[in-house]
Amino acid sequence: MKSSVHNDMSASLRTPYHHGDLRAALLAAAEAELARTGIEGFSLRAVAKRAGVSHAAPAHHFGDVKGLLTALAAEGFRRFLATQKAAMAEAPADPKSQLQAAGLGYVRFAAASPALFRLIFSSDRPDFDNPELSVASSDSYEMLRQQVMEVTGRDPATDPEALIDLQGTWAIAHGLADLLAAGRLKTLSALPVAEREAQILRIIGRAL
Amino acid sequence: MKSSVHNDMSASLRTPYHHGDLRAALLAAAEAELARTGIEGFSLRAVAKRAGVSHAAPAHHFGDVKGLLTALAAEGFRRFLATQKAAMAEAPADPKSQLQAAGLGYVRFAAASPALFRLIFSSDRPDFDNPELSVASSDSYEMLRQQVMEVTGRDPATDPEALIDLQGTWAIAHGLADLLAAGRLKTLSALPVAEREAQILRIIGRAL
DNA sequence: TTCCTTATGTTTACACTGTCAAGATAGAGT
DNA sequence: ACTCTATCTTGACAGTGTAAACATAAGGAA
Repeated sequence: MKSSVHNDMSASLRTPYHHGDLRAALLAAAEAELARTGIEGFSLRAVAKRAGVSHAAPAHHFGDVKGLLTALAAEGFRRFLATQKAAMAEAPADPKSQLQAAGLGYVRFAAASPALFRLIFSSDRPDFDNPELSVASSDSYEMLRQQVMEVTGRDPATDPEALIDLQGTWAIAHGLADLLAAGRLKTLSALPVAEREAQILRIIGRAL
Repeated sequence: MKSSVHNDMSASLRTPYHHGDLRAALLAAAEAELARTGIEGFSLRAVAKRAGVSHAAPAHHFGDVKGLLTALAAEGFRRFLATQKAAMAEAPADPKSQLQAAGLGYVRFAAASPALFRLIFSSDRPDFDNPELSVASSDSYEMLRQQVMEVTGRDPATDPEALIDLQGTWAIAHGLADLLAAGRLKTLSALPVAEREAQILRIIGRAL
């Protein structure tokens, strides 16, 4: 439930003492700062400055910087999953094509938002025991498990052979994604979009 | 102005003003600190303290923290390559087995030294334009290229099909390594060494 | 309304960080 | 013996995250 944002009678003149929806504004500012500086140059004070509030304001909404990055990581995971589903919607309906498309979405997300990708996969600053983040993370894994189950007809949770299938497809998609985010595949990232994605699909297809 | 109180009667007990081989000691201390705190908690002053020198001493050998991490990354890359070659020495001599063994070494290194692995592959703090680091990095890529060439009979540098082979094998090894370093494959990392490595080889084998 | 309680932001302070400049010390040549 | 240079320390500075005290506004109860 959203607290009714008072009214904006004099809001146009001066910046009001109370922001209205600072939590969302801070998350947006944090994402922008993350994209600008990367996870290793991330600064809480810079986020506050970008949002136009004092440097201590974020503490009331997120506790500390870990809390802010945890919330951002949860949002990142949800968007990560959405990107995969968007790619799946473009692909044929058969399980194998769907799994390949999910991999393409995986890589797309990493290429489009490398800093956010690193935050959710290669950083220990978020608190991955946090319920919201944990759920968002598990949702992604769960979709992968479902997809592998539909392709192989076995459940990776119980069948060791299917688990290897899962880890193999995960590894190749994640490897491509991480190497692209790190800028280590220049011969691939330099290609025009259509050719690049065709090549990504071919690489992913090898492991299936 | 301080009166110089040069008192060497306790010279044997006290640490000498000049270290002797501080550069190497700082690199060792940096690696230990990196393993302790991770790249995101890395502190230059903590490194200096661990080496028993003042906080400004590292500047004379590495310039700034980026210089220290660059030198450490170069050393990391050389050790990374050495780990791969050690794994290859245990394996059969045929090209395919050798390539698989190199992948196993790739993953072994990431599991044994996750922080160092992240420094060389998922950090932008080292200066990858630095000649020493650039050479160490290229050496690793070059061995991969050679191996793929021996397996496929084509040069990835000129043949697009072989390039896909290279990127596919790289991606699956790197994906496994990075996911293990991030602790996302607990069902795999929880296994005893022999079974774990057997499974890793099977996963890598899928992509060949 | 009026008063009180709570939530939301600001200010100030502190310990810690990386970097710089200036001084202290030792080793290496000449 | 003497200077020159590399090495190391000390002190200072701006920037960081966090905590405490304070200021302001919103919501509820009388």
